[in-house]
Amino acid sequence: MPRANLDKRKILEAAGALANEISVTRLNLKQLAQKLNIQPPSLYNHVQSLDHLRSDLMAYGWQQAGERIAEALIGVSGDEAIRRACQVFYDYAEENPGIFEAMAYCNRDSDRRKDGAPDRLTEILRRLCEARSIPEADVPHVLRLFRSFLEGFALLTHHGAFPKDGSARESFRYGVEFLIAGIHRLEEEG
Amino acid sequence: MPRANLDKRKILEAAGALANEISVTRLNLKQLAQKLNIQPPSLYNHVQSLDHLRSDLMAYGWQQAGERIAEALIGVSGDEAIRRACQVFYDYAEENPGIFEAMAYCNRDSDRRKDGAPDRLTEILRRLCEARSIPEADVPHVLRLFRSFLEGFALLTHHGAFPKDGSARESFRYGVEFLIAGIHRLEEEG
DNA sequence: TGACAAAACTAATTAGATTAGTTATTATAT
DNA sequence: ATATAATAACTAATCTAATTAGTTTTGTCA
Repeated sequence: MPRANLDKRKILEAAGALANEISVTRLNLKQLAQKLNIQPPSLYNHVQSLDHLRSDLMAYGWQQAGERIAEALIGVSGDEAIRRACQVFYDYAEENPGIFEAMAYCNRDSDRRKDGAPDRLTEILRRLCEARSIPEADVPHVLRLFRSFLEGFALLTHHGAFPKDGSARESFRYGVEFLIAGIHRLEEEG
Repeated sequence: MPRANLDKRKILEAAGALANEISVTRLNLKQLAQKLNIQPPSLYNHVQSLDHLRSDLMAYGWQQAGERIAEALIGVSGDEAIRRACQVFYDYAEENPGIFEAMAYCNRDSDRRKDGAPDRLTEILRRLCEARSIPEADVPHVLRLFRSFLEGFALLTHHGAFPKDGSARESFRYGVEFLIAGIHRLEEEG
C-alpha cells in the first residue's frame, strides 16, 4: 500500500473531473477511487460521505469560478466589466458541466455547507453595480436578476435545451447586452 | 392482494407529492410504494425504472405548468399576458419544489424522454412575442432570455439563495418588469 | 529508534433498485 | 356463466454501491 499522498485538493480535482465526465448525479466512490488508485473505503479518510463530497465540490466550483472572474476583471470597468464577468462565468460553466451542476444544486440537500459559496459572484456583481448610478433600492433586485439569468442560462445549456449549433453562445451575449441596456435605462431614469 | 387500481396518473401524482416532500434526488421506490400501499417491485408493472419515473415526472410537470399558464392567459394580452405567464410559472414552481426540480433537470441523464416537454412554455412565450413588434431576428434570443430568467430564478429560490423574508417574490416581479421594459425598447428601436 | 497518527487495506454490513418466478384478479370472448 | 388471457400484485433472490469495522502499514517526530 504505497501511499497516494492525497489531500482534499487532489480529491476534489479528481471528483470534479469525474463529475464533468459522468455528471454529479452519477458521481460515485468506486470510480473516484479508481481514478485515485485507492480502494473506495479509503476515501473516508478524506471525505465524510458522498453527499459531503458533492457539497465540497460545489464550494470548490464557486471558489474557482470566483477566482477566474476576479482575475478577468483586473483593470476593466463599466459595461465591459459586466460583459467579462458574465462571459467568464459562462465559460467556466461550459467547461465544467459536472461542477456547474454541483454549483447550481448548491443547497439542495441541506444548508450544511452553504458557506456563502456563491456570495463571491454576488459580491463581484454588487461592486459592479455600485460603481454605477443605479438607484440603490434597485441593486438587490438587479443582482438577483443577473444571477438568475447566468445560472438559468447555463443550466439550460447543459440540459440541451438549446440547439448545439453555437447559437446558444450568441443568445447568451444577446442576453447580457439586453441586461446592460436595461441598466442604462435605470441609470437614466433614476 | 386486493388490487390498488393504479395507473400512471396516480403514480405520477404520488411521485410528485413525494418529490415535493423529500426532493427528486431522494425520491425512492420504497417510500413511493408505501404511499401507494403496494410493495416496491410492483411498481415495475407501471414504470420502467426509477430514472424513467423521474423523466416522466419531468414531463408531467411541464404538462401541468403549461396547462395552468395557458389557462391563465385566456382573454389577456400585451404586457399583462407576459406578467401572468411568468407569475403562474413561478407559482407553480414554488408550490411544487420537487416537481420543478425534475423539470429543471429535464434532460439531465439522456435525451430519453425529451418529448419536447418544455416546448409548451417556449411556444406560449413565442406567441406572446410574435404578437408584438419585436424584430424577428431577436425573438429566439428573447425567448431564451426569458426561459433562463424563469428557470434560473425558481432554481435559486428553491435552493435558498434568497432570504425567506418574501423579498424574493418582489425581486421576481421586478425582474419581469425589467424584461418587459427591455421589450419595449426593442419595439421602439426595431 | 519507538510510539503515535494518518491513510490504506480487506471483510462485513446495509440499503435500495432491480429481476425471477409465482399467484391472484380482472377483463374478455365464447 | 365460464374458460382463458392479460395484468398487477406478491415474495424471494440478486446485485450494486455506500458505509462501517477491524487491521496493517507508513511516515513523522520526540
